[in-house]
Order: sequence, then C-alpha cells, then structure tokens
Amino acid sequence: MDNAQLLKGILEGCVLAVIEKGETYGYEILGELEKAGLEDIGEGTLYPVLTRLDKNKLIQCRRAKSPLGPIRKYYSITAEGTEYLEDFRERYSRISKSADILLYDNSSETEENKNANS
Amino acid sequence: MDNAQLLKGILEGCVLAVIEKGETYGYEILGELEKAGLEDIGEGTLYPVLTRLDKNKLIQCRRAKSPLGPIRKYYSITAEGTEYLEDFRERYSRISKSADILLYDNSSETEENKNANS
DNA sequence: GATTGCTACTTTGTTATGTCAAGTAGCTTG
DNA sequence: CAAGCTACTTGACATAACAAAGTAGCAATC
Repeated sequence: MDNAQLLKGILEGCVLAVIEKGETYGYEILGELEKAGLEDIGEGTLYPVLTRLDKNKLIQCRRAKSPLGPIRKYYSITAEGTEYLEDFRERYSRISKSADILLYDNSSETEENKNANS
Repeated sequence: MDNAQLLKGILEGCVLAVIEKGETYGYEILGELEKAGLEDIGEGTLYPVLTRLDKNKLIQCRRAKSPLGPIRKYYSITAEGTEYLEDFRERYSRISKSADILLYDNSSETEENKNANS
C-alpha cells in the first residue's frame, strides 16, 4: 500500500546505480526503475533526487537537446559518487541481511526463504 | 554513516516480526534487533514504533512487573498484525528484489553478487 | 543511606526524503 | 489548433528515525 517509507534511502542508491552504468537523463532513469520493478515512481519523486545528488556532487550534469522534446539534463556519476555508491551498497547489504534474519528467521537456512525465483 | 533513511519502514516490519515470534517487551526487542545486526537502534527510536504499532492495532499490550526493574509492557501480535506483516513481507521482498537488480545488475547471475557471506 | 548502574519506558524537537498536484515547455500528429 | 508524448520544476505535505533528556524501579557497593 504505502511503499513510501520502505523506499526511503533505497531510491537514492538505485538512481545512483543507474547513472553509474552510463550517462543518462531523468526520464530515461524513470524507465529503468520501472523495468526493475519500481513502477510507481513519479517524476515529482525522481527529479528532486537528481537535484540532490547533483548538489552533493555525487553526479554531474550536462544539458543537451533532445531529438523529440524539450532539453534533457544528462547526468553522469562522479568519483565521489562512485565512492558513495560503494559505501551505500555495503550499508544496504548489511541492513537487508539483518532484515532477512528478522523477517524470515534464517537460523539454519541461508538463502532459502527469499527465493520466490520464477 | 546515516542509516536512518535506509531503515525507514523496514524497522517497523522487523519489530513486528520479533513480536510475532512470541510475547515480548521493548527492552528485549532492542536486544533481538542488536543480535540480528541492527546495533544502533536507540530506545528513543524503538519505543515510538511500539506505540505506533499498538495504536494501529497491529500489536496489543499487557503490563506486568519485571523481576528486576520497573514495569514492563509486554506486546503480542494481533490478527490484524499478522496480516499486515504478511503484506509487509511481500512488499519488502518486491522492493528489495528491484533494488538488487538496480544495485547489482542481476542480469545473468541470481544470487552471486550479494554474497559477502562470512 | 547515598551513589552508581542497570533495567524500562516517555517525550520533544529535528531532519531527511518520498509523494501529490500542478505547472511549464518543446515537439509531433491528426 | 488541440491532443499527447517527452522532459523538467516547484511547493506543500506526511512519515518515521534519531538524539537528548527525563522519569522510575530495583540491586549492589561504598
């Protein structure tokens, strides 16, 4: 129902990770997030994230015309951003490990529970 | 560094999951969280969560004396809470799956990347 | 018997971040 | 020219974690 809180903090890292794969712009990132399963991210959610990442020097911006619409703002990751993302992955991994233990009580099995793998 | 945002929403589910395993009280829950790796959860963080869960009828409260301190408030999960937790697990699973895809680019491998196992 | 230290819960103010809603604007097509 | 897609902006709002401080019961030590 309300995934807002669950998404907090996670979104930032995900967006940064998308940009890490190569220079891209907001609208396209929105598509990437959707493809990965984050379907209800609105523009009003994403763009502030980009602004923030930019302000914090984790990504940098370049304006360029779009072949089919208004100007695009292309973002690429900075060295600082790469470093931050690395740290983020570690923090996320640690927390989700704890959550797995608490939510699925992984006492004997390790990776069994979270497999809803198609 | 600042795991506050990453924890948002997750904590609630974790606390509920601990209570699901059996009637318990705040101070003990704090210990369970710590054991699972969530080491820096303060009392000022946990207790409001319990209050909220109680107010939302996801858990219920019973006061009882402690053998070695002030009165304890024992919490147990309600039917509504069980249902909520089930839904939570599903939502969490879906989001963390998306995050895994985005953060670790699981295109061919499935569980390789997130294994920093011992 | 006062201090220290552990257990146990409360409260208040702060901050970060996602969300909604509305808006601006370029371009294409009917 | 109106509709519809692309593309970004802005402002008001809600939620939840956190730090810091406080209140209290009880036990052991000095």
